[in-house]
Amino acid sequence: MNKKIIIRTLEKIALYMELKGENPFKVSAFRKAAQALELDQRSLDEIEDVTKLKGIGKGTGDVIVELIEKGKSTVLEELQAEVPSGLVPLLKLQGMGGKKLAKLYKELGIDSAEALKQACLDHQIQKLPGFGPKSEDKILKELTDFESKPGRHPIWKTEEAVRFIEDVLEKIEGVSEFSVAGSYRRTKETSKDLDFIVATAEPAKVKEELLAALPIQETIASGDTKVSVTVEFQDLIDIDFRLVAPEEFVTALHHFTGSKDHNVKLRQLAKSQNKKISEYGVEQEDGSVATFTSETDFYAHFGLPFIPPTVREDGREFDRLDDIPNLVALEDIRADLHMHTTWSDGAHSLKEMIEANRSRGYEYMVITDHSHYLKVANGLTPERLLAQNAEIRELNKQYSDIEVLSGTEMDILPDGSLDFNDEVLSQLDFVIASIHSSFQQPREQIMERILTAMKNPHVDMIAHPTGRIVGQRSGYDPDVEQLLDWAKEYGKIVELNASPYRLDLAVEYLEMAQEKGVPVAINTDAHAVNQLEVMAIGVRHAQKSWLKKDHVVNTWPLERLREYLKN
DNA sequence: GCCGTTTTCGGCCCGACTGTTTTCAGTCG
Repeated sequence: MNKKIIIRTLEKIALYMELKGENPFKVSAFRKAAQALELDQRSLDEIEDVTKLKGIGKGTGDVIVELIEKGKSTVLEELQAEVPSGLVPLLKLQGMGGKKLAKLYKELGIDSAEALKQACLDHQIQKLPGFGPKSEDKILKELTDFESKPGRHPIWKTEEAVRFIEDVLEKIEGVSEFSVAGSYRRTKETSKDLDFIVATAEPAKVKEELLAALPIQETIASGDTKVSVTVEFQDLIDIDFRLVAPEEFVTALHHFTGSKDHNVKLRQLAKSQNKKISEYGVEQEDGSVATFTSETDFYAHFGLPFIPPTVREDGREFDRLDDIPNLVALEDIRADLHMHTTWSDGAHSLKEMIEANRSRGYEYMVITDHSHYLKVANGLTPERLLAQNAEIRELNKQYSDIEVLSGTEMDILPDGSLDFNDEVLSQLDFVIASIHSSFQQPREQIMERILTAMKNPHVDMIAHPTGRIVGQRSGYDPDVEQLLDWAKEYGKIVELNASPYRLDLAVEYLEMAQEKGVPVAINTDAHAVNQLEVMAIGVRHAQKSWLKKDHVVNTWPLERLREYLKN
């Protein structure tokens, strides 16, 4: 029995229990059991007694054992006999929970989206106690939105909205401080909605100006301190604003940054210290409420070091506090190893790119334009590459504060060959190999191509190793574990491509790379000078993967990297 | 259902908002 199937079954049981109107704590016990299993790194065979795990007791333990031994769960089967499966997807409707759906099923026999819609149209819902005409309208609207609204927004889409809103808030008088919070602040790949914390002594005025400045499609909720709206950018996106008093800013920011699991853990810790955390402050034993001027102070109040938003996820961060000071940070970055110029498909010249890197304070950089196979990107022929190489060597003489290295982003062709021969490659300082074509090939063929690049002694790094676009395409589906094993064997670097479109490798694979001892480079793949800024996103993505500074090659001094590349 | 250096019962993070009520349940994050 697969561990993932067990985790999903426990979660499924929780869903059905919710629809049965079970005690919410019982429901969450099943979710916690699923999470306990998921967070344990061991395989099922390696766990001797599941009930030894915190969060798994007799009830959930029995379910797990039955699943392992018989491949089924009596508990789930009984629930499924009682609760129609058509209700499960309805839990996703905004404003609909287990209790309401249970009532609708019990009173009106509603067991599917169609039945729910019909009951609304027949005005059956408003007859029930606890429901009214507004409930009916809302459900109908939700049922329609359900199909059209995108579920989660990739980070490259939310970025635009965040910038826009930041500009708006910047201009509103009476706003003393503001920040984006939520999963965006934690640098998740995708976000369900955006959260902003706004500190102000004049909430009514600020709220009014804020709402007037946004392209609002719909107002979901509008209270004194909380405003939820659907805003029209590229897509429709839900945004929550919290208007708080200036002294509450830090605790509110922390609260709405989450994650939920992180907050629960911290609140439990606070409780053990006879303190109570809310978004307004920390209530002390004597009833007074402490507020803070920084999150660092806030954490220190509980005897904790500052925990960066990027690692506030499943609660395990509290067990890894000692690793936090070693996590890679933006100021550790000494170089960018992947960027393009007007020689191929970049927007800026060699000189402009060099100046932009200098002004970021980098100690070295690598120019890596595309190779000739990539005709749409005006890829360089061997002749042009060598000409560029010469120009870079010449330009480099002009700078004493930055070392400009000559490289390439060379295509791994569909037939598995490389776009430049060894003689050309041997003249470069840094060689990137990457796949830009024939993504649909079977995995074996993709892996063959990757292996060719791995075996070539001139290749130093594999760029965007899976070819994914966050929230849009999954890439060419390589066997990443195998890829990392090869990288280890052949001494290659794997890239963390910092472009918010890519963030490739993903978190789970970066964790795997670090475990296997495969070094990582965080690169922007910039095609214009302003794109060098995405290094910050890449570094946060790296933190999320718990990458330590020393594991990231572009935090190394150039001499150390050169030494490494020789091997 | 799970948990326990105040334990085997009584908590389980905490508060806002909505729509229904006429003081609160349900949902959400």
